Amino acid sequence: MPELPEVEVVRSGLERHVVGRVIADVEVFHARAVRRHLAGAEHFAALLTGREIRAACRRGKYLWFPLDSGDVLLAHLGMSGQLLVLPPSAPGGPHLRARMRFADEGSELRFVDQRTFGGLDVEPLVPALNVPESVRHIARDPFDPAFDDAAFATALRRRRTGLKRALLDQTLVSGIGNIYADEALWRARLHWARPTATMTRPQIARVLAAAREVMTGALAQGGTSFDALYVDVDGESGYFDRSLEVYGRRDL
DNA sequence: CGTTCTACCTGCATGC
DNA sequence: TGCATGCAGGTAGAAC
Repeated sequence: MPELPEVEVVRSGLERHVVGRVIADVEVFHARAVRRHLAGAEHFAALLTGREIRAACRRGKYLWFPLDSGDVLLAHLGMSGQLLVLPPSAPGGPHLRARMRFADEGSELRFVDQRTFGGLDVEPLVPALNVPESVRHIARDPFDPAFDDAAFATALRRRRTGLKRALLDQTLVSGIGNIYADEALWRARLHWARPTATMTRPQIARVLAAAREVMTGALAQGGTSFDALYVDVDGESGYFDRSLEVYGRRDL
């Protein structure tokens, strides 16, 4: 499942492959893929057609691509979404949800999503915050230079919930999903149900460091993949699953 | 307000 | 074999 490292691999791949290109044509094959775009698929396509992609940005598991119109193309991969850059001649599988061709007639961008929890939309940036409307409520991730460790510790201790639940709460810290939460807890030797209010500052620092470590390791290896649901923009799976210590193991 | 629960969806694994 | 059921996961929005 795409968590921060996987999404970052996709972001950097798209930064290399689609930034600076002009969208010539957009096709939406499944309405659910643009359900966040309330004005509908045709409007979605109209806002993209003729626009140049200016950058590739990410916060947590959200991706967005600022356009020369001032809007952004927003993408969330959900559980099984992929953004693939492929030759126009490449065959499309049963889960192809949307496709964008470019004016240069080179490779095209495809959104493929088996379980349809992912989605795309076009929306404005919130001027003061410089993030899209849909990302307003998402906390900074642990690799964001502006992530505030001390403020995170304070906020975590104020919560009345279990540690793993808090790590998964994207409004507290973003980018961590089920897999990296389990790995971080294991490496920090902290129990998933530990009440956050009783966490000491050193323990919080430990679990945060563990999360950064495991995600840094995953990033270095191109992301985690278990079943080919996650692949980067060239269609290559990551190999980080060989390094996971606890996720998916019931015998611990 | 903070926290927890549920729907959303598909493919695979399991049970009968 | 075939069918039914259960599970997995991230998020938004409902419910508490």
